[in-house]
Amino acid sequence: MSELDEDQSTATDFVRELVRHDIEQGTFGGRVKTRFPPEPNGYLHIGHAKAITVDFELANEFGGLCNLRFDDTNPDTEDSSFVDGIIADLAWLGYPIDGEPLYASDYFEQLYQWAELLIVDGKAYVDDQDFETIRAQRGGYGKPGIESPHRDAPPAHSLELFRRMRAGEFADGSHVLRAKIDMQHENMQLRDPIMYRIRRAHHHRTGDQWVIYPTYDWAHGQSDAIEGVTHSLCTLEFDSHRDLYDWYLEQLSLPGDRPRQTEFARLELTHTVTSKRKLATLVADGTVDGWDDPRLPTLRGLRRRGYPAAAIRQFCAYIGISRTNSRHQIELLESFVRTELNQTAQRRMAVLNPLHLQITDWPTGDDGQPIVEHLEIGNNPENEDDGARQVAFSGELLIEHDDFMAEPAPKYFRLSPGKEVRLRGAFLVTCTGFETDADGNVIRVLATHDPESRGGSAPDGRKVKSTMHWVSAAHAVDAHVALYERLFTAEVPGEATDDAFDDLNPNSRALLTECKLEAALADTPAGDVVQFERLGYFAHDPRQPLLFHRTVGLRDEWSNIQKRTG
RNA sequence: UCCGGGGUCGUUCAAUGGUAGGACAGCGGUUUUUGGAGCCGCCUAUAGAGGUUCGAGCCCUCUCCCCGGAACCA
Repeated sequence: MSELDEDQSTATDFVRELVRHDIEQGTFGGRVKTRFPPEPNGYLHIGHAKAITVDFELANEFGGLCNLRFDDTNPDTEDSSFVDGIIADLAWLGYPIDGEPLYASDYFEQLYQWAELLIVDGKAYVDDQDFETIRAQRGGYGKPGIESPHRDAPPAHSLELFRRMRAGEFADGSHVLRAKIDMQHENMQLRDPIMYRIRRAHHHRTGDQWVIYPTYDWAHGQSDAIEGVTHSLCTLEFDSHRDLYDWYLEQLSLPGDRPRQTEFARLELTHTVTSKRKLATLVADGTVDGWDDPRLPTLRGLRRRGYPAAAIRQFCAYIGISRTNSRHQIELLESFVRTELNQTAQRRMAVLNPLHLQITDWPTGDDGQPIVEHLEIGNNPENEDDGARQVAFSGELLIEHDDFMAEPAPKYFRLSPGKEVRLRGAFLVTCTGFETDADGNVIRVLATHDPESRGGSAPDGRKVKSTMHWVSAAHAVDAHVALYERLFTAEVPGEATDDAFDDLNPNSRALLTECKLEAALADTPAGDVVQFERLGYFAHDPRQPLLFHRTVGLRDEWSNIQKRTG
């Protein structure tokens, strides 16, 4: 990595500056601790990747730690299957957790005790109004709020009710615990927010032990404090919650420095749906075939699509952190994927629209059949260490249909009568003629080869204008590529309606790959990517033996190829 | 309507009050044992109006635009 690259990847951003400043000032005793707090109600997607790299890399950079804490305060939507999935995806991304993850639910008892403290202090009260009433009383933007009739009930009364709430004496939704702050506050979050609600649902970890559950606001800052988090980083929509975050911590006056919340802009991408709710809907209604469907921007979907984790990390590091609402172009992410894949993906040959190419002067063996030669071809021109493979070559080949023109257009340098081209890694061949069917369509091209040019270069050093890919007709293996016309649908999240996915049938298109590809890829794990010469990057699908997913450039799925071949 | 946060090339991220820079995209060229690879070049920006200053993207005032906030979601 050059110095320039280093400078770019360590571009200063306001959060990093903040932490650096805190360390210099000795805030938190020079300590740094962050946390990544997913709710286990879905799988991680590309949007989370930014938060993950911010939280983990910042801690790394300043010698601190980042906790993985599941924010499991809402039993309605959460499930332990998501816990395992998130841990696995995190590890894949490059952030394996050390030991067991943490859970907000582990702090339920402590949170409860603290809530009693607030009640005793006259800073919280139990309200038994229905939730429409509570909402109406909150007022509105620029409009005053109305205080609950229970607001000034004696602490002892609220305390008794709160204990009965916990004991399960009241129906779901009948009572809540509210913080007593200011019903006229200009920040709506501080108009006596809800701290606890009654909800009889099975919690994925605490089971039926609790019938009351803390809300996000009551749980989050306190969990941070329990864990000794110093910098609690979250996205911009929590900006107005920061006052409440601070308020709770102030009331509890816990020892040590209080954690501090800092907000930054979430990652949004063009042509990508990152609403967890919408993703869950697509999975639930069968529009896609699971959270790892390669059409989804989930981490496991991208993985199956061939995105290297390193590319995602580099992308996140590059875009940095700001407070500007923005939407990055998917092309930028793809450029990081390409750069990574250029160095790591093995090259193979495959033909989409086969046309027979007969080498008329190819020798035959004793049995009268054309002999078969095995040519050694490098796996990656950019990386010698990737070695080489043996590819069968014989007298009957398949080439790309548009790699031949009976009457060449201007600047067309590939095969046409009389022209010599290179068959990649094989021989220089010269077109001597072609055959057509009754309709005049070219069905077979004839050529002679230069036996001296084995490997692709002639001893006399003569050059050819073009190099083409090929497969041996007798050795070609049938494969197919999945065609997802509209993988990335919505330009704007709000427009990501279900309609947008109408045409999502994974049609596939036949592909003839060079021999041995089948064997080479039969046991590859998800995410193994090859670059088919001229066709692009394809990830081998682990579930379907010879199915490939296009990795990048989906928007112009085939048009770029057309451009290059036309 | 009230509160808060934002506004720099097409997109995004930069720029101690001192030459507005990079990447992606686009366009053009050039190369190459296939490029969607490489290399070279081009293109385009400080929302507006005042003010302070020798000097303003940066500081002040006003205006405009965008985003978030009134879940017993996170």
